[in-house]
Amino acid sequence: MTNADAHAPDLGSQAPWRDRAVARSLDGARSRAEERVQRFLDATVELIRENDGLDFTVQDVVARSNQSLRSFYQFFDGKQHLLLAVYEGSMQAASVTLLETLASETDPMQRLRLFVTTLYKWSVADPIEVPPAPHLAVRSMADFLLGLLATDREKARSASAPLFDLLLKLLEEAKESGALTLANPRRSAALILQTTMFNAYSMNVGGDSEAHEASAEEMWAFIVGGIGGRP
Amino acid sequence: MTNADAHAPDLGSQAPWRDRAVARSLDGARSRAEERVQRFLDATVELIRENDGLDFTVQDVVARSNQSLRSFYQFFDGKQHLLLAVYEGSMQAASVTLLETLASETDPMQRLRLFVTTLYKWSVADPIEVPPAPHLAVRSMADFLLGLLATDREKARSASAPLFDLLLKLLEEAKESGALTLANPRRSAALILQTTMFNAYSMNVGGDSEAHEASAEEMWAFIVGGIGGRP
DNA sequence: CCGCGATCGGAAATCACGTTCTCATTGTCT
DNA sequence: AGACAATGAGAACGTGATTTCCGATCGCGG
Repeated sequence: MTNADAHAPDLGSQAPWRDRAVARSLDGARSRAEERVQRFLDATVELIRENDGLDFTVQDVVARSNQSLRSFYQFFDGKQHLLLAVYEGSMQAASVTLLETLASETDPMQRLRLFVTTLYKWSVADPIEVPPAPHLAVRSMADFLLGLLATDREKARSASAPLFDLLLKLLEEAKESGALTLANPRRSAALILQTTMFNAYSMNVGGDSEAHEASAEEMWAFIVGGIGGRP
Repeated sequence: MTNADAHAPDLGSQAPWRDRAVARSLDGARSRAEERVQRFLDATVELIRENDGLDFTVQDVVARSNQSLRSFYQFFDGKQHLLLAVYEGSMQAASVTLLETLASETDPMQRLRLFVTTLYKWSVADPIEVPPAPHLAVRSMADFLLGLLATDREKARSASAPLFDLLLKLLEEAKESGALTLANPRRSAALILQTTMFNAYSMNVGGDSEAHEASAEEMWAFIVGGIGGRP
């Protein structure tokens, strides 16, 4: 496998990663297998947090989870699959937490705003600063996501689906409430999601670093304007 | 160097890549050295176009330019430096070409619009479709840029400076003409640049692929709104 | 034209990973 | 207990980046 291919592996079927990985085990041993898969995932999340990035080897994951390389490749088709699994898990967890956070708001536009600013903060912050969740991998996985986007949009999409669907729901609520006029909610959702996550990743391709750390509010202001809301 | 480090190398001094690379040669041999460095760069651009990505090895570059590995490492600190050099060159070339393109417009807002839509197209298009320039690497280098952003914002910034400065100038023209009210032009420029380039890279973290290929005009509409212009 | 030191091409040697494979051990189920 | 699946340990492999080695060249003062 070439270095480039590392970003473009065959990630297998569309089925949720957990099923995919566990299905390899016989039925009776299923729970045991699930636990082992989970250990790999937990170890990976720990490593991502510690290094604040994907700078760890498969060996590290194996060692950290007290299992063997052999087992690793029995449950995952490779490092890319592991990362995809972690990413999917992060998106899933993020959407759940986000949904809870949103419960405190009733105004459609405010809910939308809360979604954007919260996601933005999660995407910018150091994992350590936002303890309450496994979705913290969001930021650290930006380049993994970009690679996935480049080689397999379909998977990138389905993995991000939880967040996308939530955002879409918020946009449609806002639209129905009359606060927003959207020609194509889905397209807007995609635009918002990517803009928020990638800009958060590093709001500074130009300019001096401190002065250009756009705050979550600024990001929101940019987005409301972009989708035709009132600034 | 680990695989991870490949994304986080020490890219050396801030001086322009050409000087950096050539400085290693003795003074009298300078022109000869410049020519050889250029051959490496040209070969790299060719390879990027052919593969539409960074899927080539240092060996490929060496072979293509009819030089030796030894020479390569004499002129560049590594593959990352080579890519940085190519990226810088692309941004430089892109800003020059863009400036020429802009000459056909006089209205500040239209010039801004032309900047965004053109950059967007360059960022989305297949290199082959847009023959007239070396800046075509823009899109193919998205993940390199992201990696650079992660490990060395300063370099990512200086490398993108040509485009950033041009955009900043356009924003300030628009502001002075009264077509726009910007609290912080620099921040807006950074936001626009990143939004345009990354969203172009793949406008579809959610939704079906065909329906979600946002056009350059849609991107522009989103951005004008975002910075408070009239949609 | 000669000879020396800076350079250079060619290719083997290193290294760090991801991925695969072998073999002996441990468990599980009956 | 016996048969077999699931493992752990770690060697083995393949690909690429980066280094190192060695003999061939090149440029130039004498």
